[in-house]
Amino acid sequence: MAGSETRLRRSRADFERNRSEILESAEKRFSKEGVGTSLEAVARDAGVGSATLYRHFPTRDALLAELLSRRESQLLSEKHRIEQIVDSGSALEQWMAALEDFFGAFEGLPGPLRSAFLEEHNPLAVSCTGFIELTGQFLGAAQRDGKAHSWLRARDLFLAALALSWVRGSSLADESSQQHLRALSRDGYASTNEAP
Amino acid sequence: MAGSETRLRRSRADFERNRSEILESAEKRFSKEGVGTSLEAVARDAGVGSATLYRHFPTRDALLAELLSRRESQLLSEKHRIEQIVDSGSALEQWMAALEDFFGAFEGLPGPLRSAFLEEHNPLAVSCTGFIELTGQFLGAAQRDGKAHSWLRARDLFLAALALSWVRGSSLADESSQQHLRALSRDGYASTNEAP
DNA sequence: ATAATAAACGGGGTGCCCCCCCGTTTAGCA
DNA sequence: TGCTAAACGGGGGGGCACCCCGTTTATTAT
Repeated sequence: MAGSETRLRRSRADFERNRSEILESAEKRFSKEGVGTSLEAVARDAGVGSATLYRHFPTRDALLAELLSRRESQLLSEKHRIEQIVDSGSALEQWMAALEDFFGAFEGLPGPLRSAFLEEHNPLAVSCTGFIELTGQFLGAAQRDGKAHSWLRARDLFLAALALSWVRGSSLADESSQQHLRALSRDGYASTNEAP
Repeated sequence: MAGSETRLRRSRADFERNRSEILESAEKRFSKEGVGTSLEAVARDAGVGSATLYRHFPTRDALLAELLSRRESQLLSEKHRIEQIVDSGSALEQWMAALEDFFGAFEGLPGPLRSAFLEEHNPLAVSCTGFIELTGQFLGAAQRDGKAHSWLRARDLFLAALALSWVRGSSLADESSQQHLRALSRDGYASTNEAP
């Protein structure tokens, strides 16, 4: 009587413990070997059976989403730093760089994020909308100051940052490529056409 | 004696026939299911054992490279069309669009191309250098006319086209995203800063 | 025409992985 | 301390990449 019928049994202690172990070993494996690493290896490292891993995280993307949300605080502290910048144009530029870095957390991360971008029920989709929302704040400020094209939408910049991070995977050996592509996304390849 | 010791036995007729069958079924499977499709299924469709497929094309990338070189004539005819355009700036723009389309030949193609970009011994690498060379012709012309930034290199634009094609995989449902990102790569996100 | 021979074939094996079933264990609660 | 639902995990099915090796076959020389 005291308490309704809906009162739930407290979740078992090993449930939370296993969940933590899984996330910890996943963090290591994904960092070292990329998002395509073997989930069975993650389970082995965590000391649980593979079925337990799938019970906690039914898909690879669900596991990724949880790992990302645990790293989100890093991105938010970057955000607070960048918000102090007075020039909204360079703030946007630095935010784009921060996003790009964040997407480099795990090798191959841009792929799942891109796929989740349109899938309604992908657990990573909520991460995407979060990133887009944050980008919108910097973009809006820059647009108000005439420092960014008015036709841009936050999702465009999100996809651009994703693409830049994706390209980075190939051009690590060549640091200048990365700089050039960042400049390209900021300024475009076309030089402004003056009347001749 | 007639003919040197190095005279080679003619290659067997079934060798060439199998090779063609493999390429034909690979073309179909890759077009329909993307570059990650099962190679065993390709072999089955071709009516050969999987070992035969691997004997002809030791890696997935080798198979892809051959498929691409068979499609290259399409790209070259696009090139000839674009070369007729007098304005080198819009020629470059159309070339970038043509490249991007070409990379959409198979779903997931940008990935292997990006990976091959730096790998010396990847059979796709020669395709990449070919694309870069072609891009260089249009970029050089545009730069001579002041229609493209002088700091750009052809490889930067190649990577940009690759990235745009990669992003397209997610934004098919939203045609405007693609247009925005093309515009972004042409003009950058920053609006030109006039002196206030 | 036929035998010799080297090239090419392909069934099947290994190892890895995803994903799930289901009998067993265990933590929480009365 | 016993009951019960929640959680576990070994193991199996299915699929794929990749390769081994006994068998077939097209070509060439006789």
